[in-house]
Amino acid sequence: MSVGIRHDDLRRRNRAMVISAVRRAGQPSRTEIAATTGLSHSTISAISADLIQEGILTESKASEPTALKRGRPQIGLALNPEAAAVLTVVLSLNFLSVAVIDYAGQVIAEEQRRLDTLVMPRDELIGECLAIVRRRLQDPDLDVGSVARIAMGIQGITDSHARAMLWSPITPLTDIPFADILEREFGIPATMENDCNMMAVALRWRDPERYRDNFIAILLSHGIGMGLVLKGELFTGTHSSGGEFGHMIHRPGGALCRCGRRGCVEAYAGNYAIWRSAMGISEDAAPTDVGDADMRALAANARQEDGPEREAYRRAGEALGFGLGSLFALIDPAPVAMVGVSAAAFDLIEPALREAIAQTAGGQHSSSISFDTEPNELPLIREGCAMRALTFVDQEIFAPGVQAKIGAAGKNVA
Amino acid sequence: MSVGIRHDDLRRRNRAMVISAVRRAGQPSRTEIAATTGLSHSTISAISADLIQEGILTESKASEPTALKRGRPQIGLALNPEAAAVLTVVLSLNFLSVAVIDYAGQVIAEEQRRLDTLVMPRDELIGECLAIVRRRLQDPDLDVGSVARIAMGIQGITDSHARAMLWSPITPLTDIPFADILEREFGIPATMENDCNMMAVALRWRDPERYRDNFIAILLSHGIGMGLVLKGELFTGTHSSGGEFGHMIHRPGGALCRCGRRGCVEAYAGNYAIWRSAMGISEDAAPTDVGDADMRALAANARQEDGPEREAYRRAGEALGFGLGSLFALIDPAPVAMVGVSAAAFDLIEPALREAIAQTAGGQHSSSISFDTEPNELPLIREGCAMRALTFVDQEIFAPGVQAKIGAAGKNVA
DNA sequence: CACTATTTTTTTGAGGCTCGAAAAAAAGCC
DNA sequence: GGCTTTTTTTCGAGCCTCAAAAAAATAGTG
Repeated sequence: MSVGIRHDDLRRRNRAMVISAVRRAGQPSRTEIAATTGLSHSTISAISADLIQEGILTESKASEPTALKRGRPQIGLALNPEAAAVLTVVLSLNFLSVAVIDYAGQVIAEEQRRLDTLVMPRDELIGECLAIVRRRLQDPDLDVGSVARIAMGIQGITDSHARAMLWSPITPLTDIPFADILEREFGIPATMENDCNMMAVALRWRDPERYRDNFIAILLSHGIGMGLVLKGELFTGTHSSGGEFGHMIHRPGGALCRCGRRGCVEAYAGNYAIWRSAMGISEDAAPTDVGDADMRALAANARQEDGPEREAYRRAGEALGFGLGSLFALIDPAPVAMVGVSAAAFDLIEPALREAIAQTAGGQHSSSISFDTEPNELPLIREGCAMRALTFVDQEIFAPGVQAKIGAAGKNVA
Repeated sequence: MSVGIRHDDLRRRNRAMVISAVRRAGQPSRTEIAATTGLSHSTISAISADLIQEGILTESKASEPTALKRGRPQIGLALNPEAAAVLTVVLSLNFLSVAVIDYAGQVIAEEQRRLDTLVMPRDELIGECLAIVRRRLQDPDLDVGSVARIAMGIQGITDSHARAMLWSPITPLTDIPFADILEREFGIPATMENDCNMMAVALRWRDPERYRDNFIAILLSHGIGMGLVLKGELFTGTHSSGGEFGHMIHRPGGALCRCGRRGCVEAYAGNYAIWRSAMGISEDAAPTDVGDADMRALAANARQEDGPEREAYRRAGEALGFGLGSLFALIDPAPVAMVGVSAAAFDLIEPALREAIAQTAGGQHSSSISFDTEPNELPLIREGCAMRALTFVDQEIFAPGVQAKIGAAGKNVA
């Protein structure tokens, strides 16, 4: 049951709104903020005076060389980079990367490490994550105020409260409550986010024109993942991060999937599936990890001549197309971003994919469905984590109130 | 971009909250309302005094024969039945029904008609709907204040703004803007709702214990439809009513569906599909309408001996199971209500359904997924429409303000 | 039956918030 | 320098919610 609005929530929400307007617009004037938020000039003036006084915003006097307009020139408001900092941790197959980001969103430090995630025992994997974070936090160059939030991203399934990794293809380990572990160790609020969700968050910030209220980000890599934004909100499952597009059923009882089941979309469109099919290996064979270089070579071969390689991509396209068709039956068509190493081979995938979609309920608008590709997922995931963490600071730390209390109560329940 | 909160929104939202609390709880006292909304007693006292003065609420003095407690007894607050009325219109295959409902939710008049929806021309179909509504509105017995809202429900696809029927299995006609037509004719705000969505709304009111924040209502009838509530909100597509579960792809290139495509879940689990399969008719044969009595006979046969009838239900269960499995991959498992004539044959469907789900990503929690059945969909659809319309009156008419303005703006956009 | 204890509801005063209007500030234009 | 234009700040009014106190209404008690 939703709760009444207290009088003090009012200021809190409007504060959050002003901060969010500044983060989105870059250097808006008070007048612009008043226009986008619908609040009066006096209210914006009062709130921004508070925020400047608290060191959250700054007046960026020397902005552009004045826009040659009559009247009092607008004073741009900007986020004060030193108001806070956040830390992102991205854990992917055999790779761990950390970045420190200032309040304005600039990366001010980073560190990366290779590690054997597939064989590391639990303590060691957690230990490596904690160690790399600790090194960054102890960096003497880090003087941008305190780190107010950690956002960790991982390939795999997380819980819907963004507290724990439940399952991941990068390790046989399960149910690691990374958010709690990080919070306990460093005393900094943390979340454990799903990689594809973070890709979607990042795309929204990168290109709000295209990726606005409804869109789909699909990771084409070892596995097939999805981040979904519907009606302006990140879509998550009721218990987990949800959106396991790769494990929708393409052919009941079909090819063996990495998840142990049969016929999943991923079992036809994941890297291992394309490889298996191109090499003439049985669909019942256990999935193997295929390097990015091998996949690129495979795609090159497929482009060169019409052989089993091209057929493998065709089958991947078909699986993705029917999967998308089923998805579109549920949510209606929306713009799609294909991310990851196999997105670079999307030219090989697209024809069969479109042909399949045309045979589904989504096919009505088949031609209007547009695809964009982005081969490199890691920067996107990190950007998404950064924005997630910064948005949290905006809302929960710099505009605290009832919301934060609800959050705390929710944590106890979870 | 969400808009700032004005000072005057506050009262409006809290008014809406009080009304909603009374609608939900029946006859709560001011103290109970204060507890559930989190607002102070003084605020609730002020708001409820306003609402009583305006004739929206009433003090139901003679409630229960006093709860034998010390202290000043609580005064129950109730909705004033005469504060307003709403009208529901449910259009289904060859059947049109209308009901007038008072503000407290009681049916005060109804009328039903048989008509040949499949062959009626556009003007005639619209004319019949208008005529039956007009008769109810002109009823001299109708003196419960003015009818403030019309909610129409139809089997088929509606647009996401609930304005028009886009496509429906009950008529070859498409794109009928019923909401606009009704509004123009009677000057009463109207919406055009999807039948399965209304089933979900009704289930939520009927059994809030079971159907709360996340659940699925599936209509097993001529076609297969779905109403989905996620995180407490009715899920709709980005353009249409969405949730076309029946047209997710079960077997690429498979059986012929009523929608003209192949391999949809419905092409295996719709009444016509079960019938076709049981009678040994080709999967390529055009779907035919099968009467409810024939379906009940078919189910009886299937229960009696293991023959093609039983096999037909098994295949339906398989299709539904894999479809649900794919759905659960996206949204995680949730309670399911099976509604419609074939829900009465769910005993024949369930084993294969569960077996199929167990082979999918949803299968992890296979045993915890619970099904409930309700053979009669029409009362549910009407109840859902009624609650939809009443909730609108609560929010947009009795607590008007920015909310309504946003709605109007959205209408212009659409 | 009067009185006390208990619980609910209303009243009252204080404090905050947003808004509109007016004033102040800061430029360009002539 | 004075005028115009635009942005930002200031100020008083009007609401709203809240906490505390008062009032109301009933059950228990002697």
